[in-house]
Amino acid sequence: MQSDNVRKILSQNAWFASLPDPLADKLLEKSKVKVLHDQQILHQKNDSADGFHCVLTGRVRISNFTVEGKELVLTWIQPGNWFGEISLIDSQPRTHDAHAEGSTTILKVPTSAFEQLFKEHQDWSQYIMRLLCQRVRATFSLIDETGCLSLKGQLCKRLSMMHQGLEEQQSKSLQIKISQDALARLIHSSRQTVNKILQGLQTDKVIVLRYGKIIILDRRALETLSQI
Amino acid sequence: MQSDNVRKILSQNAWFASLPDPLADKLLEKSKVKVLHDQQILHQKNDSADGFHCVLTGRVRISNFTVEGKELVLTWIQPGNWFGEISLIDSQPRTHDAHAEGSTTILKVPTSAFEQLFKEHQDWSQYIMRLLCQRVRATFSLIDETGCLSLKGQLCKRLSMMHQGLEEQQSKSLQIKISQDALARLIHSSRQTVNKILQGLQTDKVIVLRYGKIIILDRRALETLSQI
DNA sequence: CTTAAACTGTCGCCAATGTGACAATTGATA
DNA sequence: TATCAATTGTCACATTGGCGACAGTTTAAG
Repeated sequence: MQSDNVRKILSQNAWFASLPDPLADKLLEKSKVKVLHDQQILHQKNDSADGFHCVLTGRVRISNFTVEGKELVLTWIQPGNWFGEISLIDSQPRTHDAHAEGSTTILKVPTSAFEQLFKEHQDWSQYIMRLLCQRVRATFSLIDETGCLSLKGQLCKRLSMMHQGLEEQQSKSLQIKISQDALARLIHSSRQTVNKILQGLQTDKVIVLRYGKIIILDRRALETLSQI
Repeated sequence: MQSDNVRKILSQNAWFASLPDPLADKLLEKSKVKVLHDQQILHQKNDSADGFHCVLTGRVRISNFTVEGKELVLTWIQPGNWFGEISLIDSQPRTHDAHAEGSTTILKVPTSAFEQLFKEHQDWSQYIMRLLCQRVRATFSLIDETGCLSLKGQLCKRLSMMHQGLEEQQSKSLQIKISQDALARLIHSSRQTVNKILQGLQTDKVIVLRYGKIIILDRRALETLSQI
């Protein structure tokens, strides 16, 4: 992948864009582009940390498995977003599995380079703290959602968020590529229940259902429904 | 409260204990002890940050309300534990309500003193990053629990954790002071369901139920049941 | 074009759980 | 001691949502 192209993707992310140029340059200096095939495992829960990552193309699924072997998806990481800093900072194992979805490219900053930044750039820790705060807040709001919202509310919230993610990437199409089965794993529900809710949303002309994807018609309605 | 006494409580917390002495001294230098009466509000969701806090005696309930006015408890903060750093770092509003439970004393480090530490002690940010990582991991495991465990499993996990918390404080009694109603708000369930589960645990001689409190008989059993 | 795999739409059954109701018990306090 | 609020124990009822089943549809690969 072209270096210019990489920069373009990275700069669409608010956190990366906030980094001073010298810091951004240093972060990328030792980084490498890595290509992952569909369903390739980047790391698994309890692995030791091996780097700080950013999705460039495709997406990465962050998930865990229950004792019964059911996969629960925490989130999907879209291009431009960084992840994996926790294990690097506290030297503890990974908290989740990370799988590539579709043909995916990531940027990998090795552990040594990541640690070097703390020594060479005094303000690096400030930016890492910001990233950690984002992580905590995102996780808190996830807990709020699962506790406060109905399944319909959770589903609308997630669709709305994914739609927003697409807009930020300036993708022309407003369709979300995801199966109903995957959506069910995201909100800890069943495919059948998700289907019933989606049917209702389609009837209300909020979305249109297609094979393996969902087209958003009315984002505002989704946001309103995200409070139920 | 005696300064010696405060130090004793603080040093039982692993994070605080890891701070180098000069840093710990500086942190406490501008701090003030504050007494809160039962149910007093320390701060509410969306308030702007006013300090970094540590519970000394009593406990602080961290919670949010649903649109219907139902309270969902994220956690109770026990003596020795610090909280409230997120808003100080990212200058965003509070994520939750914080209420005192019973007569409670807290230590309050003012915002200015907290920010001063970053300037005067280069390694302060390192310890704050550790604290943030703890927060993220604790929140992730909360999500795992609610997603992977049955209500009985969640309840056993929580009881086990609270029991552990009491042991760390070297409290002699192994009874947890909490109403079944409060437990229900903790695991997003109803009082009646919680009662039924607790009755079952009592029959199995894992716990004993008393008015407003629960006595743990078999911690091991609780931990085993925490995986269901 | 053929075929297989993945995905969707839909039904019925059933277990889990929320809710209202009400009596009994306990603890704090005047 | 008397009183009252908080807490617990228990029931019946309604609702939600998980799950198996199966047919139909779409896509991709040969």
